[in-house]
Amino acid sequence: MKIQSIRGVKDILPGEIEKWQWVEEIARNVFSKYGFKEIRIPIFEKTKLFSKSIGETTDIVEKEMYTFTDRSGEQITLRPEGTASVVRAYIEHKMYNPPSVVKLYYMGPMFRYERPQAGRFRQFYQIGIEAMGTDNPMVDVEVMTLLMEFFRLLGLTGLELEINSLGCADCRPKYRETLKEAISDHLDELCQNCNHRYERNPLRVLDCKVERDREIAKELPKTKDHLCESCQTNFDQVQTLLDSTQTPYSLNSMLVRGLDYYTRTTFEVVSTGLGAQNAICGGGRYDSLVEEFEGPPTPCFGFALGMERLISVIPFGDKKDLESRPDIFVVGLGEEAKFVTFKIIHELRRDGFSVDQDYAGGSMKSQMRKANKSASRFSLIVGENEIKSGKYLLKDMETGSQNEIPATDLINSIKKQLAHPSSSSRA
RNA sequence: GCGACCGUAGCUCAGCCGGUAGAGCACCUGAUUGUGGAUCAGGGGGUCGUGGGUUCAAACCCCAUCGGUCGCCCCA
Repeated sequence: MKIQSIRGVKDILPGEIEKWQWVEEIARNVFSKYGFKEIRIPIFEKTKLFSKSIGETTDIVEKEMYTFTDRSGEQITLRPEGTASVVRAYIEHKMYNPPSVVKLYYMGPMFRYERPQAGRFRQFYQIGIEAMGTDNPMVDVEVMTLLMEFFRLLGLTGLELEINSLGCADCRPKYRETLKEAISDHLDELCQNCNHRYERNPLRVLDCKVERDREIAKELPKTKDHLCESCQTNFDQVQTLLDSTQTPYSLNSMLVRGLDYYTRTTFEVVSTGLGAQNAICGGGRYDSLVEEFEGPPTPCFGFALGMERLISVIPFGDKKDLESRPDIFVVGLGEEAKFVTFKIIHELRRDGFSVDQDYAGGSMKSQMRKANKSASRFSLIVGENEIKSGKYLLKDMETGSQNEIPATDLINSIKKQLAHPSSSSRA
């Protein structure tokens, strides 16, 4: 029986991982500029944390969580998203004290038991941000512009930012009832799914993709027309601030997020370059969640973006330089020379060079082939003759020229050679 | 959970109406003694996803199962 990985998960191998590291590095830089600090949260939590925050009737909680009982009988779940854990950590470590806005980011794997598909995996990676402790619309907009700046640095085009407001704990339930009432007149015309949604999550009807339902949805009451006064003011301010940064966006009154904790501003970034799973990033405000877990009233704003989807739309074509290459590939000819080069390699590395060799040894031709494949800038050739004469050969792999360098002053000589950037321009 | 298509060398794929497998790339070796990338010549490598069945005979037909891809649902 051949062993194989679990369905819907995958290994990220060298050649691919460089892209991830590059994206993560840029993320850290950008987030740091906006004052966000990293938090590492556990990969699993008590099941209740997720079921309560995400919502008992959501698809995630109802059928997508990896839940198990541990040896002590505790119900444990592999995290399907990050916000719940950050909220838990925020309360557990009393980060609300002293009062100030806490700005955190995380990156790592999430788990959802779904049918694998383009841009959808059972273990997938998210980068997320949470700004906790204020309902100032400046934070909403700052986070959205941070995101767009991040995408710009990655070289992305063809993105669309869509925003909506879902209202608060005050006006949202009222709107929900209004909506239900309006839908009830059309139940026999709407698709089967929407009939379920009517009971469980009526806002989702607005999001249906069935042509006929969309027509009906157009006529249904929209959140934006049923916001209470403070929510309306808040949403207006968000738009004014967005305008001031000249960030392009569009209003989408059909934009309803699938997690229960969202309030007020919600947004999504979709890419035209993806298939059915076209949302790269989703987020919004969640002003009541901290309180629901018995923390102090703490309005928050955050987002999560999917790494796999993000990476699949980044134009990496012109970024061939992501893979690292050694400075020097050392070629040793013969038993004695291999023993000598082993020590040389150790010293070169200690001096800061990245160095590799062909462990199998073999003919010079074969070792030079390896050197070539490694894409190293130089090869250092050490054979019987060189050991006798005390002069090694340093070959520039791009120009093909080589010269002798004294064994007694190896490190300094190599440093001099490598300092000349003239020969290091390889595309 | 549902539907469609697919699963042959490391990779991309060919294999007609069933007769026990091939190409390109990659890899290895060589083309005058210790020198890579180009060319040329050789070479290694597959229990045809797995398990059953039909048949004298199956990579090709049937069933099951696992996996992949694409959609539905949902979401990142």
